[in-house]
Amino acid sequence: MDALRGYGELGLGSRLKRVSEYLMKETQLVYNHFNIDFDPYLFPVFKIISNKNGVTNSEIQNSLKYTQPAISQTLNKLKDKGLIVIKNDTLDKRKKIVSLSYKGNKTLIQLKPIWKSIDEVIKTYTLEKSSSLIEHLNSLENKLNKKSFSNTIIENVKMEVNQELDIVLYEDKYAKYFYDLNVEWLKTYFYVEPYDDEVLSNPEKYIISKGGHIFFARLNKQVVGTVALMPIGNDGLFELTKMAVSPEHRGYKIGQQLMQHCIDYAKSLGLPKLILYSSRKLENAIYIYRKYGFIEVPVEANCHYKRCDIKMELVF
Amino acid sequence: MDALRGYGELGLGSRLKRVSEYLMKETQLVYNHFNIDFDPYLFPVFKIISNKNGVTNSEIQNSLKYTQPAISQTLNKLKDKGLIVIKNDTLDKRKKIVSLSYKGNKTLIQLKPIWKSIDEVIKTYTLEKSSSLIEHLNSLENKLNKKSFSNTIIENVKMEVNQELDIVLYEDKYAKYFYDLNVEWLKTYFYVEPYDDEVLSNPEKYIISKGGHIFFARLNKQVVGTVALMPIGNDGLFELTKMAVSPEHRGYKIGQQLMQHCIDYAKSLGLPKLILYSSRKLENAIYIYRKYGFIEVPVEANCHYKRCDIKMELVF
DNA sequence: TAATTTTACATAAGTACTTATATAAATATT
DNA sequence: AATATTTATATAAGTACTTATGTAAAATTA
Repeated sequence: MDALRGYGELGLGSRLKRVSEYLMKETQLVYNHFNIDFDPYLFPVFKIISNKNGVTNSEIQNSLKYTQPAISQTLNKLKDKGLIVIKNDTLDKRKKIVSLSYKGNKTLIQLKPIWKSIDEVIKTYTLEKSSSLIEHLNSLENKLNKKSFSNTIIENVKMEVNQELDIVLYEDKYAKYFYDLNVEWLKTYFYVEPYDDEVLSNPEKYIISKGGHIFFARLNKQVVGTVALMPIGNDGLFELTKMAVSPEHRGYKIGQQLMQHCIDYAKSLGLPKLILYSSRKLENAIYIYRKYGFIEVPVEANCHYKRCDIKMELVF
Repeated sequence: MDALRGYGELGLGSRLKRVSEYLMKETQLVYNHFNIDFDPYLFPVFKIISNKNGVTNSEIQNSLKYTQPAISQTLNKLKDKGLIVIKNDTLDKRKKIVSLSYKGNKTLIQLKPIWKSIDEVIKTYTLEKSSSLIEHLNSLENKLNKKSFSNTIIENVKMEVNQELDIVLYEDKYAKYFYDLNVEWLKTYFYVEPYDDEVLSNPEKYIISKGGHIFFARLNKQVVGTVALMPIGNDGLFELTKMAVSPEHRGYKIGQQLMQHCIDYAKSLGLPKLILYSSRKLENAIYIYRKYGFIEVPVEANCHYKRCDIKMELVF
């Protein structure tokens, strides 16, 4: 079936290429999953730039042993993506000093947990005794065939993230995050209505003092997501609302963790049900709501928000 | 220095690619050295076609797990090089049956000793115990850095060829090869003068019966090269001439082996010296003559051949 | 000090793949 | 039998490198 494997040592070159291309393609899928605008082919150059701040084209070339045009082209791509800044050297006017941009540093932070997982997974796959290189490749390809590399990495990253994730209740110091996280996604998908700005700027007044609850998801103590349970009227009806996750941390199922936390919390309060308003535009969100048991119900005419065209409820 | 190596398991993908590309590039050099119009990227597809005679595009695709357009494009290249023939299937008109052409089979014969060497060398490099894939790659790259892969293979092939090469004296059954081998190179570099045709067609009359000697280099009993020692006048002067090696077997230093054999033979006969006529056009040949001790001397006006513009002699 | 060589980087074109798409023939479904 | 789907192959365009080549600045040599 697999002719290349049958060629043994003779086909080593083609074989190595195949494994390499598979790993590259799968790593691209991982970056895509976590919404990181990055590319596995950029990795070697990007990593060098992130290691020693301020390197030149030729220094990178010497470290990597690629050709010089390859480095130039990669630097162009990194520049196009806004990940690096290039300054002219004042002493030697031929040289150009490359370093990470602000966006580059932010991307690096996003990449690090993925790189850590890749390193770990490859190690568990390849740190084993074997009596030939081909035997090692066979073993590696067998493992990669069993379960796709991208899925393995994605799960591994999420697991690690979960271990470092906690969900905490509202405190004054988090008010800023509550506003920023919500405004960010409103700006992306709709626009900030006056009522939004009023509520988001005064969570204490509009939510907490009325008996509502706000939760924050923290990754390594850093706030990355939020959600609120807001009382509607005085008959114990609560709305699940103001859910937002920072763009850099989407793909880690942090939203789902917040959702589960709200449901558990509502149950512990003895609430009979939860309702929420959303927009059909947000297909992924609706999918998650259904997954957690929310069922579509008719939406009232006099809704707070123009963007809402769907109402759902979860009855306990 | 080598950043990629420093990245360990994380950089495995880029690492595999680098090793693969090095092996491919070096293998191309080997094919070039032996004047074989072939390409390492064609190898997987070409090998499948040579294994089972009559395959289709999609059969190759299934065996190799490349994409279908990759196979189509490779088949086009193989067709352009004249290495394969493509017939339409009579039963299923969508299918095209691919098999080796006459030239493809000839090329396969040339490729086989090289493939054998590649397999052997890679085996000696990689059949060793190690506790991780990266460790194996390090070990392989160390060996490849010490001595270029292409040179290792070229030497290995030549060594193997030498073991299967013998040099024999003229027999009637070889007369045809004497003519064919010489005419082939004459046609390539010059043209066949009437005197050439006369001598080459009658080696018995013009060389053997006059006390001359003709040698044949045989690879696995198959004639691949020839050379003659032809007496000039009656004072024991001999001319080294009619040297030719088949185009498929150039690059194996068969010419040099014939040369050494002639010199040894001349010495054993107690000859005082050897002379030869050549053309400055044949730079590689002149280089070899000098390497074996021949020194340039003035060329006479009344030479047998128009193409000769240099005379050399080796005094024992 | 002037001329030459080397160094640092950029750009153009080629290659061996990829993905996306098209077309014709065979097969399956209705 | 007509229609839809699948299969076999081809073609076009994109990508991540390569080799070949160009240009300006620095370093070396005359």
